Amino acid sequence: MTRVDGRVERGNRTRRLVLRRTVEIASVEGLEALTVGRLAAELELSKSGVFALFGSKQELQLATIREAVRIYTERVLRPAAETPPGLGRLWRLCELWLEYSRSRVFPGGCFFYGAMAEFDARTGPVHDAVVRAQRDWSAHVERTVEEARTAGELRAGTDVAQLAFELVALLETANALSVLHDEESAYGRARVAIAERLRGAAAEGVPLPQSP
Amino acid sequence: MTRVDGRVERGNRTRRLVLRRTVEIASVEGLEALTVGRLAAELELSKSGVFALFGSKQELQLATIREAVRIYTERVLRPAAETPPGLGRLWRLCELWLEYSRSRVFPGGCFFYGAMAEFDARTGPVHDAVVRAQRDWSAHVERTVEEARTAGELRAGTDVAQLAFELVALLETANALSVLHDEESAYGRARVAIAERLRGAAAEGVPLPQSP
DNA sequence: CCTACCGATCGGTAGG
DNA sequence: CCTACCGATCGGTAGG
Repeated sequence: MTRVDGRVERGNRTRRLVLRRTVEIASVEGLEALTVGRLAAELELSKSGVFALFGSKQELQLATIREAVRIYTERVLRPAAETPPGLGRLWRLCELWLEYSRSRVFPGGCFFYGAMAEFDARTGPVHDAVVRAQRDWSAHVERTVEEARTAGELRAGTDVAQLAFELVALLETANALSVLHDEESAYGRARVAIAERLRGAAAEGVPLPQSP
Repeated sequence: MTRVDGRVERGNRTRRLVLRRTVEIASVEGLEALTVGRLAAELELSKSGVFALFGSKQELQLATIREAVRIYTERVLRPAAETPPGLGRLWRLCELWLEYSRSRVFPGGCFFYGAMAEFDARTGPVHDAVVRAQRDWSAHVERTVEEARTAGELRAGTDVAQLAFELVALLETANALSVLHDEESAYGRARVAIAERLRGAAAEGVPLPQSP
């Protein structure tokens, strides 16, 4: 059925090559800055060659978002899952996130911060994909908070969604200010605020795993 | 000296007309989406007419940022200055900010959220103008916190910059999530978190002016 | 010599 | 993946 002539494999390799570059460009200049002509020139391919791999500019943007989700999952969500559920995992998740932003896994900082701001007030499939990515991330944080509550490590009256909102706000803003002003002090502020907030929400006798 | 032939006045009026539209477009689609041809078409002017008013696309972007700063100052900073310095003014500043975002003074939400994300990782005069606007806003929040501390309404050991960072994070994220998901619950979360944070930082016996 | 525009067009590039 | 093109639009400027 499938002719093994190397063309499909070569296409997949080129596709990965293109996506490695598009997540970088999009994190710095936005998803609208992804143009087929520019990618072709930079990667020494033809415009129509790049175009054929994705079919449209919108598909290129959607594939770039999927690639960013993949990288983000591998760098933040997967390692945090190695820590047992509870306050320790929640704290680890926040630390991994700050390290993901600070180490510039994407050269323009958190990929989704830029994508959210770029497409938040528009409509269409790209907007929807960005909304889904943010919703999944918020839901993941809420689930991690809920695990800690179920494990008895948070006060009984803890508002899970409220705590998750505050953690996301501190993380996201650390990234935003750090990239904008090209300095790292915002990460320290976020870390201090998160530790303080978790300390306040922790049940009696539950210490934070690694206080800063 | 100045010939009163109405042409200068007409130019100023057209300039204000253009800027009223550019802050709207930029808040939804970004500062790069400002094109002379599009503005000319929408406002039924000639391209060269629009062009002559600003001299270059970059000047159009810079003028748009200045106009947004003017509107922001009028809507948020100026009304807050009517409340006497202290915790009351700080709380009022946060409330005015949330109302500025929620009422969509700019149709795409806070103008500077989008501009920051768009130009944070680039270089040049537009980047610099955005950095300056954010720095001015952070400095204003810090000054307002410092006033409250000086007035004896905050605990002596309060870290002014840390508190300002946390307030900015909660405000900014309320705007971001509200615009992205087109719903208002994030404003309530920010309000709850800010009230709680200010309650924790308040000196003994100092009540919050309007608890939610 | 100034301004605020006009219709037309410059060299290049966009998505397809 | 290629060359060869399209309709349109980009930022910017010409003379009047």
